[in-house]
Amino acid sequence: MSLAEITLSDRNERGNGLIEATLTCIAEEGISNATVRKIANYAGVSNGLIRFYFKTKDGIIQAAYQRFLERIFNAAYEAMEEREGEPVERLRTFLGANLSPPIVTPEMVLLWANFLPLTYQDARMTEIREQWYNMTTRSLRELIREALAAEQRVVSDRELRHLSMAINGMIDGLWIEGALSTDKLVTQELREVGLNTAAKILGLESLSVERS
Amino acid sequence: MSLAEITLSDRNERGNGLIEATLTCIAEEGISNATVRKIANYAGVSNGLIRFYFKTKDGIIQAAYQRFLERIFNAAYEAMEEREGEPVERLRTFLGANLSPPIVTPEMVLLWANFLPLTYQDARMTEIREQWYNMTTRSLRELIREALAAEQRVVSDRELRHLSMAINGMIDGLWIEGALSTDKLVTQELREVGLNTAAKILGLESLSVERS
DNA sequence: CATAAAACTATGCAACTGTATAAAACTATG
DNA sequence: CATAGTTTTATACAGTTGCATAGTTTTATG
Repeated sequence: MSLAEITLSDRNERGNGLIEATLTCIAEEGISNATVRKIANYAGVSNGLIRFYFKTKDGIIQAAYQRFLERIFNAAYEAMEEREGEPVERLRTFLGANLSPPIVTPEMVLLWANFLPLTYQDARMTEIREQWYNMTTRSLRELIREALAAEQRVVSDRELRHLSMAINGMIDGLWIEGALSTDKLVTQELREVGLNTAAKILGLESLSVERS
Repeated sequence: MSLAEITLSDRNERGNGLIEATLTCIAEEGISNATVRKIANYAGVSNGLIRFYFKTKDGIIQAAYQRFLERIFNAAYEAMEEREGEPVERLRTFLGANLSPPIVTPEMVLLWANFLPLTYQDARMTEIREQWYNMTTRSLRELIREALAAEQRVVSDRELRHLSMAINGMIDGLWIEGALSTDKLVTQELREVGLNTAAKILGLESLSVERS
């Protein structure tokens, strides 16, 4: 490892810490209370240091948003990729991951809600949201197409788009409902309801979960 | 009309204006930028006047949140109530209203996202959210129960809860997806996708929409 | 019209905001 | 060890924040 890499690594480590501190601060205190001084406190450094790693406050917020969306997407995508060659299993894994921790937690939904309004005020934030939204949508559509094809079903582009919209919407809705609900039944049965409903929407009996 | 009522009405009118100004300000500039001075500007009054109608800034934010949730619920509920005695039609109307303007607009979703984090920091905001969430959930569950009963189908409490969760989640998810999407196809086909999917979930062919 | 209450404005204050900058501490290298 | 570069702190600044308060205008009533 060259020296240049070491300092780069140190630099990234501190930068990472600041980004994580930003996410924690926003989740716990809300974006309105996430000031540079509070973020610095969470990271255990003086407030001036933030400017050494990020040019502006907007900069660190954007970096934190990117990290947040990346983490959600990867959690589902990596779980899915482990299943090779079994289209229905891949879809089931992808949906299941989106309906379980660490994606389904109050912290995640809070972060999502705190960031969302910024994507209407800051062009860079809009770009970041659209980038990851497109990746998720495309992945889901492809998974559905392949799962249906595995059962010898071919659907039109229009129908595929509608199915994808419905499933995507239901996943997002259950994600929010589950994370916000104080009712433990809701969070426990979330995965079951989501998979069974997806099975009904797609007409894929093989996707659904047996009752316990 | 007695004088007491006139002054009360005037007072409410100004209070209304301030609440509306708060909602507009939050939707356009985000909760972080919704200061008492900006809100006063939107309402066309001096900043000091807000304190005459609301004890604290939290107070006017809470009042605005209440108004916001009330408006969403009423838009769907009143549309539904017009259909008497036809359970499936009532359900269809309720779902359709939740998938159309004025509920499905970027402004509404933005307001929702801006308020949500506050319900984790302010106990009163939590109460307000839970109050309206319970009303919506109960209404939807009852509508589903009656629509199924009209087709001679009786479901267990557990099954009804699951169906309600799934439909509610899908509606919320499509609501967000539709309002945030810049793709016009999405917003146009939202209602159709939502109703057809609800039909699939409930197994109620009579709920679905014919293709145009 | 007089006058008291209600509605509204103007201004001030301490605390806090993002940012700039200079000084300090630390680290690697000759 | 010296010294140049990097990382970190401390402090200062102008602008903004929620809130308080005193004063002004408007409105209702005898």
